[in-house]
Amino acid sequence: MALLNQSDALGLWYRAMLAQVRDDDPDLTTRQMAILLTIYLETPPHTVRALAEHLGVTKPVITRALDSMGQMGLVARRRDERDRRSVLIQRTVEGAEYLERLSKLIVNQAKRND
Amino acid sequence: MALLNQSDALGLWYRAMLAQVRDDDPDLTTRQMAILLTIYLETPPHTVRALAEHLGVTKPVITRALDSMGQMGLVARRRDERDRRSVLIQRTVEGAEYLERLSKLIVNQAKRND
DNA sequence: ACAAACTGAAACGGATCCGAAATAGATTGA
DNA sequence: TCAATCTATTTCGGATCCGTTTCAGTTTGT
Repeated sequence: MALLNQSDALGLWYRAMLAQVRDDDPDLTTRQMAILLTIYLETPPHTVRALAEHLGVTKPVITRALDSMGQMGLVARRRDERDRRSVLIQRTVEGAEYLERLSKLIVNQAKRND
Repeated sequence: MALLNQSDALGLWYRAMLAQVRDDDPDLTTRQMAILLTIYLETPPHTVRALAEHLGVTKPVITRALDSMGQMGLVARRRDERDRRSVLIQRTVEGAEYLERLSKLIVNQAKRND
């Protein structure tokens, strides 16, 4: 992608944050957002342990974020049948749509950065 | 600034969030971040009431966010001597440095979007 | 002068998040 | 087999955020 100077970057961040705050969707925390994006952008499978290490947080943080985002329908859990200790975190249609809206929002805000 | 497609936008958002989560600085909430950026990017003066309207939130949200960020040293409050009901929210060196680091982080992550 | 309007902050009850420690269940290995 | 290890989750006390309502101080307008 193209270069982005510091002033443009801050402006983009600002308008994206502002749009997030202004709309009525419940704001995800920074950690929840990072977890959600990892699940959708990194190659599966995703487990609680792997996500915790990836983000540098404890496992309960992941479990609780999955609880919250699961209730919102953004992710789903399924037991790993090959090792029933593990849980496989899966994408959902609703989660994909959420990120689709987010990326459009960022792109739209970036276009106004001139 | 240059065009940004949806995939690039999501990747940029992802890596910026990830870097935020991984470092040890306390994560600001989305609202706090929006408030902080408004204070530093929009023309002063900034009052509680004006910020609340700008973001579409209630005044106590602003007051509490200023409490938190004030304690972190990111913003400062000063009574308006011309209308002592109002409070003028001011920038701080520490807040400017915080946003300087943030913008560098975003720029660095954007550079890796290829 | 003084009631009405306006400012930001405080109080309140409820929801959510946090880290650390304890727990339940599944697997591994000697 | 069965103790040790690994998985994710739950529990606990504490901190923070939320929206609504209430409040104290200041200004405005008649």
